[in-house]
Amino acid sequence: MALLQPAANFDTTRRGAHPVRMTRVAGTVGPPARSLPATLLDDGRVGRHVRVPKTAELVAAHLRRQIVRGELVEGDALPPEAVLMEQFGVSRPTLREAFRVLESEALISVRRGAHGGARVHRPDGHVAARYAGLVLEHRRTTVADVQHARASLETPAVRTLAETATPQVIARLRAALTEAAAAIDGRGQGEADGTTADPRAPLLGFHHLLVELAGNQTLTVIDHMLRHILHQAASHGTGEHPDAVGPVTEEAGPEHQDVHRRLVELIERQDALGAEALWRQHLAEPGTEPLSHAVLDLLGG
Amino acid sequence: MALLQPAANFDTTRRGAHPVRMTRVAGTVGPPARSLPATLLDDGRVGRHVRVPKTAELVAAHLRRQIVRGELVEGDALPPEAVLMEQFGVSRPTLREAFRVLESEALISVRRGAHGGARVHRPDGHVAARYAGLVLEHRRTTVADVQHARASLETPAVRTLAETATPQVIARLRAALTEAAAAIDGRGQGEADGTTADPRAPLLGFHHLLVELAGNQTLTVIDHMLRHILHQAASHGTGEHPDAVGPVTEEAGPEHQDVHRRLVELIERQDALGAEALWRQHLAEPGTEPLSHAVLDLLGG
DNA sequence: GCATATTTGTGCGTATGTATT
DNA sequence: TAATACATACGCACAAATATG
Repeated sequence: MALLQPAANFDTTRRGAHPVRMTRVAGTVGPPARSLPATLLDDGRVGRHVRVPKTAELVAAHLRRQIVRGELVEGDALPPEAVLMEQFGVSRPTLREAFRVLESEALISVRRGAHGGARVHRPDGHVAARYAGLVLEHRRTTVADVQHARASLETPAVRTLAETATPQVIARLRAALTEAAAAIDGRGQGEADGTTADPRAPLLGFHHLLVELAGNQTLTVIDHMLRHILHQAASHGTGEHPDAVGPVTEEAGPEHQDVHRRLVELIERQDALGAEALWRQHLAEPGTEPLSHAVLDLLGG
Repeated sequence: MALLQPAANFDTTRRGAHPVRMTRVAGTVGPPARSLPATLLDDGRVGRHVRVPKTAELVAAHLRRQIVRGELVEGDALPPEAVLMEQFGVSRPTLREAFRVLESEALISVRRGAHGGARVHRPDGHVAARYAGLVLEHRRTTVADVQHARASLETPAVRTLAETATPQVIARLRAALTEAAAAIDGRGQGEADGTTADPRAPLLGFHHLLVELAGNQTLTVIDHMLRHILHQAASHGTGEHPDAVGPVTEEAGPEHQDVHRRLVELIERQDALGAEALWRQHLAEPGTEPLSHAVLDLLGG
């Protein structure tokens, strides 16, 4: 939570009509105090003709940076509003504007009541997926388009996976296979992925696991975003049928299980070309390619 | 749902008598009027134990949906605060919280002064890129990781491009080549892409053009995001050198121009495998693969 | 330079929800 | 179960900064 050193230099030439504001309290007050490097929100540029940053935006940016840089970690509680007001030297409405912004970014969640207040959450791909989905929905993108994009992501991932396969990676893939096999036989147990609590997670997560094990963090995040968008579109757009999510996001038949098994074997044999070819064919199968040419419909049509 | 739905359309051109005013409580007497009546905020569901949507969040969601769905288009001016207050039945601080949220999402921009107010902007990939960058920075992702991801995106795009090449696509690729050639010989003129006003756009945009012409909107948006992240990281992280953006985001040498030319030829010949192989090799070249193993540093290190 | 319209920031008061006793 | 303290949610009114004409 740090000492939340606010902006000290505001050139805005505020007069003394009001008690001096924006004078940060330098003292470390919070219980768990973290060191915060002296930051300068405004580097003294004078040429800025437009783009006057709002005070709430500055406060939000300050807290956001602390969260992103790890100075504020998951579950950390921010000081009460009154303390933050004094530390930042802003009024309550301004502070609350910053809260709403950060809350919309899922970087904090504010609860009211005793022991309430703002708690920190680490940024996950869901928020990025939400805004990417906004753009896609605005462009009238179809669900099939998103699915095709996700398939395009998996192909290079499989290739890389086959090229850089380690015993640990093979072990995780095989574990996923056995988990999926156990889940398809009846009840399934949770997945180590931790992304969803769906008991069908082992079935749904194999594709994502491929991307994740490929080792590229950016592709992993992107795949997570696309997966989130597809899941949201399936459960929110095409008629509130959570049961219909399966064929839309992933396949779950035993014949697909066989393809998965063969893919792991090819990866284990370091057959990059073979693995890529198999997966490309698998993704192009009509059973996998869904019929949803509907326009993406997030955030409630 | 909620009671914030009757906000009609804020078309500034023709906004007659507002059909439905918010069911604001008329009791605005001395004591602060009851905030939003609990009549419609909660639709009677009993299951939701947590997740109480804030009023500002509802207002922001309402406006956001209008923007995303195209009911409010680029450049549209929202009514003044007073009008929106009455239409939504909320107070000014609440409305301003919603404004800050939408402003942080770049869906509106608020100017003050006469003829000021909030104007609508269509969602572009920059905001999504900003939040994706937040996640990546939080995960200590390196610039090379992002570049590798972008390269992974281009490979299937090139393949698809070769498979579905039309004369129009070939023409656009050739136009980009000639533009880049003209730009590399001295001064360059603008590009039809419209994404950037950089005179070096023809040089920088060839990779993005490949993805764009492949026809997948999702991949196009993602590539735009990654491009934005790399550009921001290059100009903001590695030492404020906008001139150094070139080699980091794209290559610009004449030898690369030759590769680009050969790629277009392969695409024209519908040689998908050859084009993909050439591009994969091109992307794996050490000159293209930069040395930036630095951790991503957006939003100011 | 002046007038006007509009957002911006602030202070304070009340209402409501939540955890603890 | 009921009372209580705490913390946020929301409202209103006023002063200041800003951009336009």
